[in-house]
Amino acid sequence: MAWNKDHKENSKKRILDSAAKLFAHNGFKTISIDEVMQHAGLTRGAFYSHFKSKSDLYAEAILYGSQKSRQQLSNVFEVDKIVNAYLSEAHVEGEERHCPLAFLVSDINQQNQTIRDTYTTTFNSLVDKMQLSGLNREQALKQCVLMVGGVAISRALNDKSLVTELLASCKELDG
Amino acid sequence: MAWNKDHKENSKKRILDSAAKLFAHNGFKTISIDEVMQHAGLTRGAFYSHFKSKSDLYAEAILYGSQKSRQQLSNVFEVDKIVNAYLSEAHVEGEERHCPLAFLVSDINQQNQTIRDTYTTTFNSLVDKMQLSGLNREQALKQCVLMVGGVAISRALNDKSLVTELLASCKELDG
DNA sequence: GTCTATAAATAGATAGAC
DNA sequence: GTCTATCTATTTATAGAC
Repeated sequence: MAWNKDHKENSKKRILDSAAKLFAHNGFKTISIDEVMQHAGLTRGAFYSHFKSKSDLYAEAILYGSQKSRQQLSNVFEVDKIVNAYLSEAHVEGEERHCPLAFLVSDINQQNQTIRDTYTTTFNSLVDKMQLSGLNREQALKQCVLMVGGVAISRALNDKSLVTELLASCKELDG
Repeated sequence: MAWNKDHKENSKKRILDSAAKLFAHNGFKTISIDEVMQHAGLTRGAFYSHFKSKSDLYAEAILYGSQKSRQQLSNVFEVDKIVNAYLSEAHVEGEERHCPLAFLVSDINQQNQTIRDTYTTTFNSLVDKMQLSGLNREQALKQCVLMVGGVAISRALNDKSLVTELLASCKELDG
């Protein structure tokens, strides 16, 4: 009795684990249902016993991933510890930690070396421009992240007044 | 003589214009060659006279888009004017301005309402956590953009020492 | 250089056996 | 619930006419 239920729950959890990681790293379009199921150790056909569509899986995977990501910070309450945990090279690599907030905003990292080079060069140009305008190196880097990240995140948000507030905050470098 | 050359150059420019905008808004995988060509007023078959593959187009489109985006700021040298121009609602909408740096980092904005809701809620949770940890509203918003944007941008960058420097800068809220 | 037609591969979704 | 087989649609890329 319980075995069948546990078995199904276990399969669904494995699918969600795989999907959360694969989507976070590679995006919705890049990852196929087949890839998710293979990563979870199952086959295509079994998918539709758990989810009604790929979009359905995506929605559940984000929720699942963000809850899991939040749990990793649930016992941390100090600002600098949160910030340090989040802004770590390990998080950039994304093996054990892969917050959907930061990962579900990437297209470049899926591309080849040439394209990544172009992106890096372009980003450096913006940093240079900010330094030439009077900011020191650290200020320039931070302001570029506030600009690029601010616009990218705003585009993903659903709340217009939050976007307005967010953009305003990103304009103030001090404080 | 010159007509043929101009004609080809003109077509290629139209393709690049279309591609820069469509890729920036929707990502590499979402946009098909057919969509780019239709947007440029041409058909599929004509594509391969200008580019050898979709990836080739993508690389050129980023370069083209970033140069164009930089030109829009070429006469502006004051920090606050640059920041204001960049962090505008118009840039978030992305009609006339669409910096590849900020747009080529998006997956969520292509998804449906439910998924955007989930993303917004998740982002708000992170902001709340930062406020509960002692930051005021503006500081919390800014720090969240530095975290989420910092990790997302780092993943796109090709330069390891730049990533280290970038992450360190994003940890310092003041300055 | 641009067009139409088509080849070849990939992916979302369904059907039916176990 | 999970599997294999299959349908259908989309998409990258090529071939050949104009």
